[in-house]
Amino acid sequence: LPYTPEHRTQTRRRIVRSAQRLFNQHGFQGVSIDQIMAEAKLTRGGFYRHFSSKSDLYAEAMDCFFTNPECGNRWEGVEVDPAKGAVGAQIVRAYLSRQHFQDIQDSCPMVALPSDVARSNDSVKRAYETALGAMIEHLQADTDKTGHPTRAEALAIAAMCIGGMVVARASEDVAVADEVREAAKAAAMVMGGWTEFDA
Amino acid sequence: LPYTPEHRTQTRRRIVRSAQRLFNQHGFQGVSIDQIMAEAKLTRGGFYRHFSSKSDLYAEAMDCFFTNPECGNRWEGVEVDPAKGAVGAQIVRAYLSRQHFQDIQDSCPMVALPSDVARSNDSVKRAYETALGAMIEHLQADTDKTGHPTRAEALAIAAMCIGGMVVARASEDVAVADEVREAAKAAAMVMGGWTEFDA
DNA sequence: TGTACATCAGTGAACGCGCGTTCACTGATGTAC
DNA sequence: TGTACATCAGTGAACGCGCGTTCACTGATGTAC
Repeated sequence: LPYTPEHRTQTRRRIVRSAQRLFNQHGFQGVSIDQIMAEAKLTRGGFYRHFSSKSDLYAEAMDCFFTNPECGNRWEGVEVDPAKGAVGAQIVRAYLSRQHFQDIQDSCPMVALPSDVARSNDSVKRAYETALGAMIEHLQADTDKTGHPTRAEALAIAAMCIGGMVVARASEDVAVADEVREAAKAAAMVMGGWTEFDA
Repeated sequence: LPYTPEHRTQTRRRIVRSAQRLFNQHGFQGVSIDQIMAEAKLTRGGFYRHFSSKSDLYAEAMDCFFTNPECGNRWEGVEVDPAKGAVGAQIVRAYLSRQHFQDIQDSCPMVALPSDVARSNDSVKRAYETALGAMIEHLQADTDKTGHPTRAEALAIAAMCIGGMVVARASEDVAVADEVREAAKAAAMVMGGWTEFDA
């Protein structure tokens, strides 16, 4: 073998990470393979040694975000501290935070690419669904005795988090965006039964 | 004048309607001017007699959906009957209905194009914000004494409606999509204080 | 009423450009001797 | 230890195609006489 298998894996990972950032910012159709490869410090031609097509990479970039920790499992980014209350409450706060609003590059793709995914093929939609499943699971998990949303409640909380952020990002006025985020956050907290932990 | 002013207006409207349907289905970047003009029974070249650019049409298509009744004010499509309860409750039901889920062409663009809008210029975002404002207003309006959500509550209900639909459309499994819609609908009804009107 | 005209909505060929994908190649690397 | 080799990750030119936009034109229409 000319190169170590690790070399190949790392290059592939670098392409996926580059794609995640660029897709988040400009959407599937707004990003070229040239751009993705350039951000990964590579050139056009090498792409097809790692992926069979642009759509193929799209599905992997979406899937990778939550399920493959090697590509950076983003939920781990939310440091969960049992002392700070329920896991779900912390996720809601982080999800609807100003930081997540601003950080589009490393944003959750569920919020950065929903209408793109709706138009994509089944493997991309399946990846979206998996990501949603992971979020639901985290929302239902709990480190103490308070706030155990049912599956239906968790789905509604997820819809509120994603919807609130999606609407905030599509608004022109930052004041309106903030208003939407705060309203969604407050409502999600009530729905999860997490109101006893600060406002 | 060679043609009546109405002729010009009607052609322009036909282009906008065609654009609304196609943008809803394939997004801004997924639709060509050729396609838009063909669906409007016209040819490529005539486009620039009505619009200065594709982006220009995009902003108008978005704006037109709610504010310009000539282009088909979609909220009027939800026949509001005071006998059936609060206006807001009827809007929530219609918004999260299976019909709205399936009818992508004539869908609300807030749900069909949110991530596209987030990447667009300010005039498109302003149109989105206007549409949101119209929805909030309708949600707060009430034909009888029950269910008067505050502005914050109305914003949260709108986020829930949009988020629920966006997530449903991005899911691969229709059963999951239905589950999300129903969960979002139930939660929005509780938030609006409309639970006394059927489940 | 009929005709010549000016207007401009709509046509379709053409433009330059960037894209996804292919392909012949180069050269860095681990292995065999 | 040193060298020849086979492998294949990565390169960059090339391809065909579709796009947004431009432009010289055509021809349907309302108006003036």
